[in-house]
Amino acid sequence: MDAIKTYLNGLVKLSDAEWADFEKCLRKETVTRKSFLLKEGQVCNFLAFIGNGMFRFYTTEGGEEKVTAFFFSGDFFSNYRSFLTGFPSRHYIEAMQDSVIFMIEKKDLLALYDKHRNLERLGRFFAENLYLGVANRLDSFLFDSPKERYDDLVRRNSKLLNAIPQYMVASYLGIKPESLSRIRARK
Amino acid sequence: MDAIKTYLNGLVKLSDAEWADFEKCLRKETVTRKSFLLKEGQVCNFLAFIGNGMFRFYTTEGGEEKVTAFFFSGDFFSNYRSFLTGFPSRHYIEAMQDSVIFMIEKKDLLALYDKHRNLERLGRFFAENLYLGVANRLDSFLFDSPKERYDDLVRRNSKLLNAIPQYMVASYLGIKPESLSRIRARK
DNA sequence: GTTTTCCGTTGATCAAAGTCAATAACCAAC
DNA sequence: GTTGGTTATTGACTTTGATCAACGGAAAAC
Repeated sequence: MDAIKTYLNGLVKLSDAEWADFEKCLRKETVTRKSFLLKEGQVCNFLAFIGNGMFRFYTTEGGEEKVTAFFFSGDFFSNYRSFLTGFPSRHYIEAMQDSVIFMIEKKDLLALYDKHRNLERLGRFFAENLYLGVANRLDSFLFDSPKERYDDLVRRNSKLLNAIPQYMVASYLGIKPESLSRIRARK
Repeated sequence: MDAIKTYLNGLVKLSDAEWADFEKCLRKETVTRKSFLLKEGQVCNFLAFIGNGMFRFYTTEGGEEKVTAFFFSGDFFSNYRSFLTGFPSRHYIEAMQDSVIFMIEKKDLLALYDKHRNLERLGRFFAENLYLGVANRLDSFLFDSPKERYDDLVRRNSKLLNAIPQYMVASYLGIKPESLSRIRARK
């Protein structure tokens, strides 16, 4: 719980009252490996903070999984498009380990936006940070080759590579497992 | 000016006082074709609303232009990453026609966020909408082939194709002009 | 009106990732 | 330990877009 408070205070300094109201809306959940927080077709009506654990987002295209994101301890996540628009998710959100998360419902969050100015601002910071995240990922597809995307990943996020099977990394990079294997081989 | 008011009211219903304060910060600018609103290396400290005209974002990679975005009358735009982070822009923002825009400075906008709750909320909606925009574009690179991206563009934005030279469209789609020409040929 | 420049097309070849298939390495379950 | 399933690698071949080059047409400049 403290981890969330620290995280949020890094964005906006919250008063005790604000934090108390926020905390009231948090629901602690323990989820087991391979279970789903969200499935394709469902609407994502929550944000979640990972106390401990690891999650991935993926969709299926013609029977084949496409991994689109990973999240780790200390991350906030959501299918933010579905969350914002109310449209059904294309993605599954799956726990890759037994995990502990803190969830907040969309309706509760919207009420908190109304009630506390600083939390409205927090909502802006959420959106801005998520914007920067996808913008960076888009850039990696616009400007970098698969090999460059892989090298970047190694450079900035090498712990991810140990924690995640290579075929999922390949999918995340937008290539096939065989191709990633070859990229790694020709060094 | 009315166009902006209409646009904003579509996001949040603004009071007269809120709109008046917002309007005070708007600076009308007339820019000529081929002039730049922002160059590589500069920090983007504005949002702009296009009253009339057309803009493109591009970067140069090894002497070659890469077009990353187009904006038209009625759009709000900014190099939002540079705007948020204060880092220098990789992109040029160029007027593709003589255009009329309304600009608001970052410092003024932040002050408006502080002053009016609804404008803080407006800022959240800006961020959320921009998030959805890049998220959709990212998806087009994650899930679609160049041909599919082109067909999508034809389907949803055919006016763009008439207004913009084909080699820029190719660049926007992430391919070379020769390849786009071939994609169009094999129908 | 002619020249020049730019843009789009087409052809030949190259490079890189995808596909299909076989095999090897590893882990988990029994 | 052995078995069975999953993951990673490697090889042969295909597909797709990039590259290099040439050409034609259209718009702009003179």
